[in-house]
Amino acid sequence: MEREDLGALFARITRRLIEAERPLLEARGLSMWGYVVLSHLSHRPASTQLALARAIGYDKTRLIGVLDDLERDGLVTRVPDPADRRARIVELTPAGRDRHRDARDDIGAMEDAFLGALSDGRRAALRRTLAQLAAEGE
Amino acid sequence: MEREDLGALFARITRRLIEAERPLLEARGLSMWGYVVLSHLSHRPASTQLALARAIGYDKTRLIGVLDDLERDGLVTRVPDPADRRARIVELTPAGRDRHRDARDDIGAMEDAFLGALSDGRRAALRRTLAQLAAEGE
DNA sequence: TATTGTTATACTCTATAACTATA
DNA sequence: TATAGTTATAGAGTATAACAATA
Repeated sequence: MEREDLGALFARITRRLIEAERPLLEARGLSMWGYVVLSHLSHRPASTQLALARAIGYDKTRLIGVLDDLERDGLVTRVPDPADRRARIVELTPAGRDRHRDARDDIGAMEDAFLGALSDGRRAALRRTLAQLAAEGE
Repeated sequence: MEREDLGALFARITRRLIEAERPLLEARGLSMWGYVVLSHLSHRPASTQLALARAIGYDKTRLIGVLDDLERDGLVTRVPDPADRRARIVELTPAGRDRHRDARDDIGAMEDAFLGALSDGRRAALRRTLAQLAAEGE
């Protein structure tokens, strides 16, 4: 039996998901990485830029432009850490929290449609397995 | 309950798989897309360049460099189609078939390790679900 | 001397258009 | 007029090094 590469399967599905997300985020005025930043801050309220970059697996120099955009749009604030004046603490504003919730809801609805053909049991099994595989790498 | 984005989960796992594949392919002298081309030709023996590009979801202009490399290394041949002299038919050479088999075996072993913690039942369920999700988009 | 945030530069990938030879 | 393969060019994304401020 011909077993298809796991990597090819994952890559194809990831590409489809990203393509489906892009217009939803664009309609909310968010870039992909901007959304990732808001998501991370939504359940871990404040973080230095370096810690944030490491947590989301992104480069610290590229994160700067993303934060510039988010700050300009009033979705996050950067305030100097009193304990270490080199560091700047990134925090969600109320507007940032709202924007993230709206985008997340849009994406959640898209994901439900994406998984359309799967039973509830298979959806749950998939999420469990994915969470386990994603967690192992840390 | 906080449900993590499906897209983020898939993207993280895909990145890990690709990072694990890269050194294996490099050791076999193959690029990622070179391997994808060999894989496709291994179960669909011959194809025009345009059909190949569409089948693997890649751009026809970028495919050219990939085929140049594979041809230079003696892994594929490009012969003009007698029925349509604009088109060139891409075919695996015996060396190409061997190279693909070796790389595929390396990758298969890596994937088994990657899925290490999962039971046989959960592996099978995952593959079934992934195949279904990947197929829907076509 | 090392670290945080930043800027600058070079490099790689990707997208697009244009060209040739056939149809 | 359209299509298969190719080439060239411009743009986006990425990696790296260097800098100022602070530890």
